[in-house]
Amino acid sequence: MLETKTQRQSDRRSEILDAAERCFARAGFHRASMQDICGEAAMSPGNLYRYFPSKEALIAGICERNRAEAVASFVLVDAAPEFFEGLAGLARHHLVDRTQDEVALCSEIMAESRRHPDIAKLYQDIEKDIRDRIAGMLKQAAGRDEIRQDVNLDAAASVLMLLGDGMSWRRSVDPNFDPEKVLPLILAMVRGLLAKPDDEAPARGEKS
Amino acid sequence: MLETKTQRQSDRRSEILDAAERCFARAGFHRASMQDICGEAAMSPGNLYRYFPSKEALIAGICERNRAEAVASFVLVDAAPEFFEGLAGLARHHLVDRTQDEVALCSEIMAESRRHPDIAKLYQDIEKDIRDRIAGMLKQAAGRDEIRQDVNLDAAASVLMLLGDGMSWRRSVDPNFDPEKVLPLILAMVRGLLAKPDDEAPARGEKS
DNA sequence: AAAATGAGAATGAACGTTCACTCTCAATAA
DNA sequence: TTATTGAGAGTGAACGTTCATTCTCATTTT
Repeated sequence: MLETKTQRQSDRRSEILDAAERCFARAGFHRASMQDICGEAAMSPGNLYRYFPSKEALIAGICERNRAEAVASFVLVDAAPEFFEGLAGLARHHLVDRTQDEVALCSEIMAESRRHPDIAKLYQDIEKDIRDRIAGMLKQAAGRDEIRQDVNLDAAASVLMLLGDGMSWRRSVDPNFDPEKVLPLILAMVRGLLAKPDDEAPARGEKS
Repeated sequence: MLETKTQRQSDRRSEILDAAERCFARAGFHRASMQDICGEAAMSPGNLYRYFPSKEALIAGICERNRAEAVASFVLVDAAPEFFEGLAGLARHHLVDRTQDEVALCSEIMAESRRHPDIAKLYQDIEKDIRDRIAGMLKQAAGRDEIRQDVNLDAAASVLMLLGDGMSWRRSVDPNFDPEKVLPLILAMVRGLLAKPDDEAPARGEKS
């Protein structure tokens, strides 16, 4: 009985966040008014404010959800039998499968974090989380001897994050951008950077 | 006499744009108020509006300036004796030498173009300009037989732009990001993608 | 004197947020 | 069963503030 109540509240919060996501992706954080969000959520302002104390809290809530989802997606890597396969799966999941709205929202959060200190802290927490995952992934691959030993793992992590950001931005800014077309090139480049010299070419045979 | 007058006007406009740039880089387009800009430009609102008809016109003016500067920077490539050297110079100019504020402003324009249709058109003009330059640069290099012939130049241009955007974003979002550290990796990756198989290693001798 | 340049108060719209209130409905009292 | 109560979900007009923009008037230049 108690549980159903808090469950209902949680559902309602989630619905509101969905509506806010749609508005923010469409218009950006600043141009999306609370009235817009109320309209999208089919709810009056007064009532919405019973669930979230401020507009900023909505943004924070969305960040939190995105973070959880992003971190969860790393199982793709852990589950893959080989490093580069896992990386390709992760890249596809983040950069091709995501809807335009999801990518746009990410861009919005990045842009917003540049000025709003609270959002900045939140976003940098997410970044740190993701960077740690990537670092762990690289370390594991190095331990398994799947990538070269002489590469600076920290710089490599930066490169991977940079590639992700770059593709996200291209998607949200350039209407003609086709992730399917460039992703293979990107992956080939990364392979060139990280793969051990002898199996740099996408070898069919796995033994040598 | 007439010329000095229009010259004075033009100077004044430029000063105002400088002030606006500082404000926008600091607070973003939306949070920087016209009052802020007036303060930074040491000028009253009424007077400022004699030089620019709207806030949007300020943004457009800044875009225009950035575009001119970006396009001009491509002489670095044309002047370089060899393709990869030119590319490295360009990358350094855009991604290392630029101040934090300039990079932040670029991010701001990108984010803004996602929603403001007029800015979007302006920005996509800039993008097209830059993409054309990059495409031309690649074509020339291919003609000179400095890069592999079998690479899709269009996709390669996308990759280069994506790398630029990615580095810009990393700079403006991650305070610990050091362009000096990753740029060599990036350039090595690009070399791996574009260089002809036999001189992929950064050969010292230029003849073979 | 006429025109250009400048200042800064005024304006009105839009925004995030609040507040006084109503509606719904399950639990209790009659 | 029917009437009463009470809590919390929900409403939407109103508030104070902020903002881009305009208006009026003073000063300087030609």
